[in-house]
Amino acid sequence: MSAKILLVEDDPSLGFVIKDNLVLKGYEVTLCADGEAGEQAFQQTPFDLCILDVMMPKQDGFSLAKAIREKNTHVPILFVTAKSMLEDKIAGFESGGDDYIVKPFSMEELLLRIGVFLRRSNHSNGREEVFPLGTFSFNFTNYTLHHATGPKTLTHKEAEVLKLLCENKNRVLKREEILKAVWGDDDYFMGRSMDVFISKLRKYLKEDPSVQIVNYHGVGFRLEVS
Amino acid sequence: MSAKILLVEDDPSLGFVIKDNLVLKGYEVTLCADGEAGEQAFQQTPFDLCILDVMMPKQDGFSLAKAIREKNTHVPILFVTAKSMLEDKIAGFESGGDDYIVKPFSMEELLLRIGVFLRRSNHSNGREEVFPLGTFSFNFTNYTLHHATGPKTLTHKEAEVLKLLCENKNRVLKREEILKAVWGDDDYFMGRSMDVFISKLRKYLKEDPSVQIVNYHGVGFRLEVS
DNA sequence: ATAAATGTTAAGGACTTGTTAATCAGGTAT
DNA sequence: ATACCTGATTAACAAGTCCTTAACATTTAT
Repeated sequence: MSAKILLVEDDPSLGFVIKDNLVLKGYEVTLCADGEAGEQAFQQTPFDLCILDVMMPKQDGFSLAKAIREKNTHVPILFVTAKSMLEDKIAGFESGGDDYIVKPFSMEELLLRIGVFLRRSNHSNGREEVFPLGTFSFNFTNYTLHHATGPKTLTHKEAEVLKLLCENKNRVLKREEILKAVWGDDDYFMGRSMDVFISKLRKYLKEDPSVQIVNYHGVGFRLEVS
Repeated sequence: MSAKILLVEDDPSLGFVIKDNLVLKGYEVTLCADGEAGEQAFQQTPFDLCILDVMMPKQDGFSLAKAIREKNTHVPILFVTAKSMLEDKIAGFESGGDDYIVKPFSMEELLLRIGVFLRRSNHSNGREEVFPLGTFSFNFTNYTLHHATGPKTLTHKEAEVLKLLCENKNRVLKREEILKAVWGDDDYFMGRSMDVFISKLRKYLKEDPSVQIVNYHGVGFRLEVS
């Protein structure tokens, strides 16, 4: 059972070199020449790892990473950056990417990182993210909220918001914090959208009154579990 | 609510540089020169994050990590390794949310990883701001005033004012000081508004006569706790 | 005694939040 | 292409919260 790797690299010669090497090591590799193609490929097949060049025409590695994250919060992403790009490293991390490798790199180094990554992700795939929540149990890995009355599958955003609340149980989360973490930005309409999501989550959680999402007027929300 | 970081680094100059930088960023840092000292420090205080040099005399970073894990399964550990160290080996040691950073690294890079880590680690060790207040206990972090007769949730402004008073317990705060700090400006009506808040706070605190907000005519207020 | 400062309560109104429904965007199936 | 889903956003309105302001009472300083 070889791992499937999505490789997005606009430089054809470099792309082929990498691909050949990886295939030689037994990985299944899909090579795309730009972000758009990469995004399409990702829609169609599930990959175990993505290797994205940061600087590409049409769509750069970061926006592609963002698009991928919409679909899949867990797949590890390895950014390939030019040597001088420290700010880009930062941006990469912020958008949820997992690691980066600096050009030029040796094949050996790349293989090592891939190995580390795949091992790690198998590891964490075996360990699902589950939050106990009163009489509920929230499995973030597959977006399900379990309860005696039956399970409910949440949408991507619902799950993101609930996860954030769970991670900060019994602490007030400022509106901006939630917006920054889940929406990536903070304006009036996003704020209203968030309110809609809070409303939905409350509805899902209403069976257990010991679980409450409490509003702190003008400040934010707090998930209270008594 | 700054995070506490345990830094174990045997090279004194590097240790100090890192520590200074972290302190500058608002972290509380304990620097130890070897594994033994690090282990001792960890016994005494709970830390939110550990940064361990792998290669150290007496006790290396891995054994120290093992000792730390005995005590605490969750605290994130960031290993500092030399470039030559095989990433395989590190990966093998990784448990849970650990990570590594390769020497030499930029401060920026380190700060970035720390940020990612602390955010990921639940904030569960995030310090809450709690003020003892006679038989009351005021938790500014969630705006609650606790008492034997039950908790009371304060509004944002009420909490701001009470916090300021607590921070200046048994000191006279000039009216302008409070207005400047909480309202950002000082005019007649804001002053009157403040008086309303003082009145409210007194009402909330009336169960314990040993806690008094005393007016100094023409000057300001003083929170007295006897 | 008078003016100024403070205490207290309550009403007004700006603003925030709750909730439902309509709309929009994008992917899928026909 | 077309209709159809699904999920996020926006709109619209209801409800709620909290700060301010007003009004009046009380205290303090001169």
